[in-house]
Amino acid sequence: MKPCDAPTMKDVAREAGVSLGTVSKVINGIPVGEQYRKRVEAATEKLGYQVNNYARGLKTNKTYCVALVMPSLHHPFFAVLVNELSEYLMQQGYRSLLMITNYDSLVEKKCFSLAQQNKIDGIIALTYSPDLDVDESISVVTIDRHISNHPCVSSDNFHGGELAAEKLMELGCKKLLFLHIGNVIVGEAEKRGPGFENACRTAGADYHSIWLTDQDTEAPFFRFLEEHIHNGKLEYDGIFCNSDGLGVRVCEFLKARGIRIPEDVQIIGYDGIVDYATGRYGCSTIVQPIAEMAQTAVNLLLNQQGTLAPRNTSLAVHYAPGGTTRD
Amino acid sequence: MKPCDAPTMKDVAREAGVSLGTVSKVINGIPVGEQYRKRVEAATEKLGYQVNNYARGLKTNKTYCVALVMPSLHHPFFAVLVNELSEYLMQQGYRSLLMITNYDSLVEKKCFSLAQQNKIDGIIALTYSPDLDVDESISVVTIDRHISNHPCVSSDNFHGGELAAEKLMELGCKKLLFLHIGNVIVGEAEKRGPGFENACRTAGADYHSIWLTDQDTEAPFFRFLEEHIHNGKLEYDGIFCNSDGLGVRVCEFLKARGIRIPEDVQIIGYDGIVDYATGRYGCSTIVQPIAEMAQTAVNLLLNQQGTLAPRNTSLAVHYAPGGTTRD
DNA sequence: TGTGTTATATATAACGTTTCACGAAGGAAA
DNA sequence: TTTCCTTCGTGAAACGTTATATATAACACA
Repeated sequence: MKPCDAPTMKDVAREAGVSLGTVSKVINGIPVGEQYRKRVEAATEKLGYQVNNYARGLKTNKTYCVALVMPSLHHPFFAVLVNELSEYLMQQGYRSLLMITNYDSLVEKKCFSLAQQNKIDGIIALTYSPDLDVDESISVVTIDRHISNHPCVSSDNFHGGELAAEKLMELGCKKLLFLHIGNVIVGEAEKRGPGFENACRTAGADYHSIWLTDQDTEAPFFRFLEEHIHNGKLEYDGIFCNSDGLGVRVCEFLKARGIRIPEDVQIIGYDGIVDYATGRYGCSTIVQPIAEMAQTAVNLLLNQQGTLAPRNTSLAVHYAPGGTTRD
Repeated sequence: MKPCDAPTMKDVAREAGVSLGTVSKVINGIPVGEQYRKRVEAATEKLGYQVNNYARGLKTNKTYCVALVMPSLHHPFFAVLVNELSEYLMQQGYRSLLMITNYDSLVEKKCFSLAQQNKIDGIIALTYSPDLDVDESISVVTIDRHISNHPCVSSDNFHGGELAAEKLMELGCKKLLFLHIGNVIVGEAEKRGPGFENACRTAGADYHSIWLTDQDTEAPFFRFLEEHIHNGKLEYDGIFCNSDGLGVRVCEFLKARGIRIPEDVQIIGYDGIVDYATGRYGCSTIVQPIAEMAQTAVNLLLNQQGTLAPRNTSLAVHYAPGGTTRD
């Protein structure tokens, strides 16, 4: 690290032969006499002056900085989410402080405390701690999970589940299976299952659900599938997985056992993850509007005054075929 | 956004009945009389005091903040890189300011200026502007590309190319093909080709190279391949692609034309991108040590005093089979 | 007991901004 | 002219820290 002493407003003021207050006004776009403004602008240009955001933040208590607390960027959903959040924040004149928690409760808590210490203007978080509790003096918007009474943004998981069931039935599936592996904490994403089951019941369809938490491995899924293959045919002909990753793995598992996808079994996942290499979905899927979720979260955070924000905002999802269904 | 007035050092001092300086010492771990320290700690705890990093940064001119300037997080290489950078920085007590440039020169320049305005302690950047020029008063470490005289971290691209060629030959390939599509700017990654060609020449092997820039589409590659398929057989039996993504696409293209991978043609990519769903490589590949690159970049940045840092640091790569070669 | 020497807490001056009260300058109305 | 407004630049105080100089207490030694 090198020392880095930039010119200050005082230098600009001296150079331009005006007072500090005048320079401040010019910098902040407050109207000021023509000849003064010109002199200040010239001096600013000449010295290469740049505002010191630390001094400004100290004085105004406004830092134009938002902390993004995320579990990991190894998963494309999080990576794209952070990408969209950061880009949109920048467009709105905000900076983003990235904090990776690695799914660790302790780190999550540390991040929240660190964020406050940095006097950020707000936090957008996707967390895994069951007991995270952040008082309302600080602005927080969460994604997919609830923390205290802070507003939460998610896709319409319940309807996403319904959509998957309806689509499978529409495509001719008679015996449906729902596979869920996820957070021990019940968040918005855990409504996919109820949505799916609801649609099945409404239609009077034959279905079965298996729920696992991320404490478990996925082995029970595959054991179940194995047990329900008779004479090279799976007993179920439509499967809804609560993530695209799981969808792809289930697909691979069945193919390896000679079951044809989508001829024998149709599979729908959830998320809408696009493969970086092929540009395609890994499986047919319910697509979450990631960019829209990011923008909604940012807007909610930035316009949050008092306690007007709704505790929950869920955005429309849509179905997209990805080769594992017969459409 | 809500107002957020936290307790200040003055409050702690009053509560503890000591002076400001004493509180400062306790906060910064400077030895202080036992009973004083206890009183201050009690007061800190009671009021829930947290240091204001903006005030501290203003005074010390040290912000413990590093800007990460990256093109996008849609590509897993960048996403994982940012993940590792951010985690390691946090471990070292630094925060990371994420800036997404979307491969746009203008945005890249804006990010550099913004970063300085935020008085960050340094910048880690992966950029695409040909004319980016950052004076040396600010600490910068780049990845894969050179900016002015700032140190650059990359994987050993030249040797990676050699490795790919050697591996293909070792696996019995007689007629090799190298496909490159990349940056118009010549960065470290552009040494993969020369490495590959060098190994081919050394071994006296038959090879052909095609170079495209990212101004082009990949169409010429596929046209070339098409033209060299005769009677369902490709004229080449070993292909090195300068990225895993390209490797996967070439693989798909050939398979669609009835050519068997790896029986008829063997393919090696570059990067070592692990698919999030399967946990496997998309193709056989030269693996870049992303975590190590991240840590090296951070260490270089944080220990940068004067101009000791080497202009280039390249880290060892290794080959990993991924199903598109006969090993 | 007085002096010199540490040790350690306090008071104060920065750091680079913004903001606000003040006053000077320039018109307009009488 | 004089008076009163209005406009607009100036100077100083403040934001929450750290760092430096100063003051105070404590102790040892002659």
